Amino acid sequence: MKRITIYDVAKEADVSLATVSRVINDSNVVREDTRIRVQEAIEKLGYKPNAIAQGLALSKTTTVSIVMSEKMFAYNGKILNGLMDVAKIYNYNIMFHTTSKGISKMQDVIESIIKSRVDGVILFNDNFSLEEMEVLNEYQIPMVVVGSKITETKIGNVGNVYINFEKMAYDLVNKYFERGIDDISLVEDKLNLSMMEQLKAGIDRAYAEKGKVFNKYISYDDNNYKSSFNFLSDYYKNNRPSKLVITFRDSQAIAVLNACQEAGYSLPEDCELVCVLNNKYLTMTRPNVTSYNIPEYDLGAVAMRLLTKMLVDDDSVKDNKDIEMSYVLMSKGTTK
Amino acid sequence: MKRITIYDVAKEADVSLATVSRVINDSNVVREDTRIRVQEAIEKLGYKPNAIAQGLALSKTTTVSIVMSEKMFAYNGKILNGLMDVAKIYNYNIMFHTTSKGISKMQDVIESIIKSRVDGVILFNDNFSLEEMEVLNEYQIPMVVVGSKITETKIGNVGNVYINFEKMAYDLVNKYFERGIDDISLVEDKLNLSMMEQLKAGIDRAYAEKGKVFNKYISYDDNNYKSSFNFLSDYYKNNRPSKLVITFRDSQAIAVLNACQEAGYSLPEDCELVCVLNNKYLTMTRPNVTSYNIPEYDLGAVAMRLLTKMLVDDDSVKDNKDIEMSYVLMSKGTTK
DNA sequence: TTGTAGGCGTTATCAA
DNA sequence: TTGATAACGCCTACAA
Repeated sequence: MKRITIYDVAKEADVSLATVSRVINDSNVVREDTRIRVQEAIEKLGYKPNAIAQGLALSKTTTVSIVMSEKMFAYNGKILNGLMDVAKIYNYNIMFHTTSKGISKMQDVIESIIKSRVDGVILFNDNFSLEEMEVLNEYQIPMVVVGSKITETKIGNVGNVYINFEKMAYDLVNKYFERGIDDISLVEDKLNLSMMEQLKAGIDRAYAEKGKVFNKYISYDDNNYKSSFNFLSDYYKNNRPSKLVITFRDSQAIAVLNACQEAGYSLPEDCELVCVLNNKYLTMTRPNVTSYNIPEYDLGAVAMRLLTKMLVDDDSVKDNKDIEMSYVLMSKGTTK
Repeated sequence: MKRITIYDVAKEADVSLATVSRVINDSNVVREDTRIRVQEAIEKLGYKPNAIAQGLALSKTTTVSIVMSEKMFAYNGKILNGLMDVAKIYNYNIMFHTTSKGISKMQDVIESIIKSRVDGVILFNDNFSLEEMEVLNEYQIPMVVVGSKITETKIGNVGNVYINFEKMAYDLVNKYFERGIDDISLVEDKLNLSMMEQLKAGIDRAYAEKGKVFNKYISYDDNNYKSSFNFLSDYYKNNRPSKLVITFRDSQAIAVLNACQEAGYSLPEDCELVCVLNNKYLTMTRPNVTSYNIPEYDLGAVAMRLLTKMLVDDDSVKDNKDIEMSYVLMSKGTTK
């Protein structure tokens, strides 16, 4: 079965291909009865415009790339939902790229992005280097980084939709200072090192302002639940938990919870626990884990919206490509 | 900055564009010194072949579409990893489509898949109808369905990589029959209705063979953890739990666990619990929840591998497009 | 309002 | 071994 092209439709409707093109693209210069004739021909033949040919002709693919690390799938689901929904609304297709240690390096991904001639790119934090952004920039591909704040850069067409983790940590620590508590520890998450850095910076700043120094950054090898639990389980047999423990991901929070309880401490009496990233699993524990309500879906939605604006070169975003999203601390069972 | 084309490279290397095309595509008819000259020109200009133009010329995009429902994203992470890794190995790009109730219906997704001229499609179960597969088939787009077994169909180019949930349930129930236990209930998962159907079919068959009838299919509105827990919490206040409860997803298993314990029952003594889908959260509960070790990554990897074979029309898969994957029951704390 | 023709960047077929 | 040249399917001036 031969693939139907615009020529076939033109012949069927007895018009030129230009006219068919016009009705496809909703040009308003075409007379009503010929439009109908063309529409009928399209129906009859089951014609679908070839997006590839359109892309070539227009030098525009209406496609944007999303690149994220394989390991982060499970955690970025909501953000992705936001990205996808908004992309759909603006009729963009999505090319999806993942990076993983062995099989696909960021460098290859960039290569295929450039070849694909996508109109724009969404990057997740902790997944790329400045160098790679510069390459994309050389090829004039607009991009927006979603997640945390990127460090100052002179690269041109870059947007950033983020949570201010530095401030988040700073404020949280100060709240505990006010209650007279300064025995605080932060559990490292190796999957989100740039976020960790920002959290730590916020804590450091808060401590520094009180003339103190923060030194309970808990770091250990590997980073799944099991290794976290094993490490912490040991740890809390020899060290009593801090008055406040801050973790980034759910599995770490649950590891702290289980390890503490196993070591005979009870939450929140002996130890309060705050997890940065919120998800449903934190409501399945007992007690439920206090966490931040981060607008993940909106992070994605806003990022994609920003990108679409950048793609039409909307002047309204010219100097407004940094968007900080808000969040709310949700007190649950592991804090007083 | 003008985009570099094959012409620019040809001029720079002082050859014709045909020759450039040859070195790009590793044709072995080009003399070594001119190949080097061309390579240098490519380097110097930073030329990257335009995949869109290639797609047009070859009527082949080296791109496959993956379509899954937004809600299932979190659960299909591993499968997606498998899909992405293998796609990467065979140099396929991925177009990613999600379906959701409001914003993007399957019908629109199909439409954009056809327009995109992707070479093949991966479909997840419980996300499409036979009708939509027929449309893809009309446009001669090979597809493979991953997840559970699809019902018999005469549609041509369709592969299927699946878990045999019917058999899984049948075997499990029989195992309990052998222990003299026939008080079994199955908790419905509205997100995976076709899987539920198959599980139920397996249970029904086992019961029928014993001349009994299965009637503890627990169904309730909505399907997040909270609604599950609330429903079950009530339920177990008025009904004692079955000797064996089977759930599909983690959050339902945890809901059963928490609800039972809250109602004063203890697992596995009063009630055994088996969750079909395994994930890390089932090892964070106490006791850990018994579940099946399903080769999710392999499901994805095998599915994508099958699709790539179908795309080159490999005769080796002509009559071998149904692949059943195995699984293992992992006894943990909620079974004896 | 409609049609003609050139261009988008490659690949592939033929000649040379 | 290399170079013209015609597709690939569509869009868009420009002309009619």
